Amino acid sequence: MVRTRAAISPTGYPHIGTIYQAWFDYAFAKKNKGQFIVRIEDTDKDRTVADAEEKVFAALDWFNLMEDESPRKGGSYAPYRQSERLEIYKKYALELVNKGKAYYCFCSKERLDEMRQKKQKEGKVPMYDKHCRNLAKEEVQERIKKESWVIRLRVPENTQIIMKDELRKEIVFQSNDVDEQVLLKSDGYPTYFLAVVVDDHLMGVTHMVRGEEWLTSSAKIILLYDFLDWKKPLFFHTPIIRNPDKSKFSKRQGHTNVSWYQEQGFLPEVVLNYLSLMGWSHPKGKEIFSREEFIQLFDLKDINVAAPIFDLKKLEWMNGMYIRKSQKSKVKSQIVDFYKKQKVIFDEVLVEKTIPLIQERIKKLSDYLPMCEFFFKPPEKYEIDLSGKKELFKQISKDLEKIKDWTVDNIGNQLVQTAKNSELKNSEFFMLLRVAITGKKISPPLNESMEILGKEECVKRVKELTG
RNA sequence: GGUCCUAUCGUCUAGUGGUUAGGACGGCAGGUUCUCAACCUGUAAACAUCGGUCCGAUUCCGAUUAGGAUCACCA
Repeated sequence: MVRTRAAISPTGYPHIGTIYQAWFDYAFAKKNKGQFIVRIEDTDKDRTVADAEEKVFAALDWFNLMEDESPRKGGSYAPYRQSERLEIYKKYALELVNKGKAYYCFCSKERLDEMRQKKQKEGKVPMYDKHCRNLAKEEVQERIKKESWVIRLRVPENTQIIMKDELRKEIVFQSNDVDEQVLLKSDGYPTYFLAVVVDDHLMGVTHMVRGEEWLTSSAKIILLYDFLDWKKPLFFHTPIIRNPDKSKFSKRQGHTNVSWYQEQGFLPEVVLNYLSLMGWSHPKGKEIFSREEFIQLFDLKDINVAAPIFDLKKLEWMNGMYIRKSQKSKVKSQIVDFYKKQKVIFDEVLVEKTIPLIQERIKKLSDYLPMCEFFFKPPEKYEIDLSGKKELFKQISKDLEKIKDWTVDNIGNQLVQTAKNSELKNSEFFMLLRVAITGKKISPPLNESMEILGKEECVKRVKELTG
């Protein structure tokens, strides 16, 4: 039975990298008819943000990554929020102490800071100096009663720690390079390392999928599994998404907040499709595929570990592609819903009429309004100065009024006539009229737009410019 | 700086011990066209370097270089 989990720390807005991770976890679990768990890693009281958890789930819902077990859904391994599992971590921390695999440490923050600074100056790695490693049992018993303490991992000396990452060769760490990490903090909360190992084990996680940023610290994880005598899950360290300058994906250079993609009008299935291509490729080279197809084909083992750069241009292309290939009715409701969230309410019938004109012109849902605003209200300004063209517009309005049956063809035929008589080049003529009707030099096809606007409105807009 | 990871067009990638190294985005040039798109055609663009192994390496191994990650009582 495959069980994967997304370990999410509620410290801010939902991050696109979290979704990237979760997508692989989710897809792999589903492909194997297993379970996908969402666990909330809120072991840092200072950094935990009140509504972050809620937002994370809202983001997962937007992408339709429904978990099988989580704080909100429950499950047989509850609780799924680490802050509610403190007793469990403490139990194992003490077990480690009893086994001699961890020890109490009483060092103050000041001492540690000083010690680290000194080491830094000497050009050494600022690891813990093992000051409390070998205190006598009696002394420890005395001090834990009246002093503040933490529990640290006791790292064996002069050995190798080997991590088998399923996507790489064996990774060998020298134990002497591994810091004696704090496992249980003085406030009784565990640190990540203890919590993740305990939970993954207790929750039956079979495939530990996490970002490559964890790779360097994985010796601690290995040690913990060995000390606790637990069977290890399979480890997969997935590539980190990068900025164009190749640094870790950040809001400085990219858009890391899921809400940005929502606000721009990217479709969730497109974002997922795009993310699938970061480190994975379709066996037949397809780039556009459904989530079902991905789930069926995806295997964690096929992930390419070289860190990819996030290419917004390609995402935009893909989003446009999806919109073009969608049913018109679907595009309509997506647009209506998208703007409803921004409190912009459209006449749905009118929106529906405009879809054929803009479906292959918009890349994101947010492109709709700038392109189509003129359907809903007359232009407030014109991108070309039309003040010297009064005679022309007089003629046009006269000719438009002659049209009995207001259809694209009739409008087109009449305008070609009018253009001819005007002695302007076709392109010039239509550009002037386009700006008169839409206010802009770039617009959906003019005749079709005019048909939708209706005779009365078009004549009115042209007449505006004659006086 | 220590440790660890990585290395095919600008970007995402496919691929093989012998290939004209393929596709996609983006770019450029055309076509279509009342604008912009869309669509079609064409085009430029890559195996980091140096050593091995081998009849033969982009492919296997090593080193170098470059990039990245990480070094907390944060995750």
